[in-house]
Amino acid sequence: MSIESISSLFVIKNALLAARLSKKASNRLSVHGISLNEYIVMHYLVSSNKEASRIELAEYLGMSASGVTRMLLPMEKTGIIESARNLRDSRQSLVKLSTSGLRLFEDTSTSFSHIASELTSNLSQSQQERLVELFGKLI
Amino acid sequence: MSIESISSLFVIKNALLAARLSKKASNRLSVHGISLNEYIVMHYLVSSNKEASRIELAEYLGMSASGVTRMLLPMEKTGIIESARNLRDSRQSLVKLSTSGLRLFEDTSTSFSHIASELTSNLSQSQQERLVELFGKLI
DNA sequence: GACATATACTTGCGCGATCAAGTTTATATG
DNA sequence: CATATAAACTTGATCGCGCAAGTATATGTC
Repeated sequence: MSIESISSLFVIKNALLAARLSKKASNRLSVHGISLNEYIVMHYLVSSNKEASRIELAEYLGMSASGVTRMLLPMEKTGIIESARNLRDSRQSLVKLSTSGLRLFEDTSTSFSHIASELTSNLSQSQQERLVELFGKLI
Repeated sequence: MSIESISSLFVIKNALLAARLSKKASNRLSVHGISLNEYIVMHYLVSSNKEASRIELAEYLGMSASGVTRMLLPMEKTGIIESARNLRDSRQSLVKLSTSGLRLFEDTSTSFSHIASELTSNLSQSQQERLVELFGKLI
């Protein structure tokens, strides 16, 4: 066995953990008819409290622009989000949460925080805060 | 704005971080012709130093059994891994790294640890160790 | 003001992964 | 021992997402 770098181990464990947590969170969210990424988009729109461009969402989610386009399509069809033009830059198509989208988010949030606290029950509050803080240095 | 649970934030940030890191790591690994998950499988087989069943790999990777089947197929075709029967349980098809697979892993590892240390350069050694330790409590 | 380059998407194609269903082998129960 | 149930895969259909290429608009340069 060779010596292994801690950073390699970190990247691997982070990927494995995310795969597990995301899957379980997705399962819980599926009863509300939304995916984890859709939930994260709603969360972002609520938290930032502004309209977001598709590129902004793509960077935030760490996915491609085309992925965002395809993801938002059904969300707009079902009325969760609404699109608006940016008058300053007509290339952009801004996204905002509709009122029914906000209601859906609030309903879903309680489900989500339940599953999230189940999934992280092996960590103390302060350990979780520390993790989120360190994640911030990498994002 | 409502009060948000730290565990929700943790699950979201973890997913976002993994999306970013995985994508960058995948890009680097693609020059060796392998995906991140393939690298993780090789890493697992080397670290555990034993043959693994497909179910075991699926649980470790946090993916479905069918996903593992499909993922291993080309790896076996190109000779990275070999399959062996489990004599105690003939339902199982055990996976082990071939010698050329081991060589590929060693080559790839240096690439991987380089990109990993780039990606985590904002964290100290001990912070990374702490993170890996806390990840262990959740996996 | 014209032209080149960059940005913000959108669309076609392909890959990787999931789910549901099917097959084979193991295990538990009467 | 027979039957039922579970476990370990495999396969078909499908979906989400990325990449490459195309379009429309903005910006920078001569």
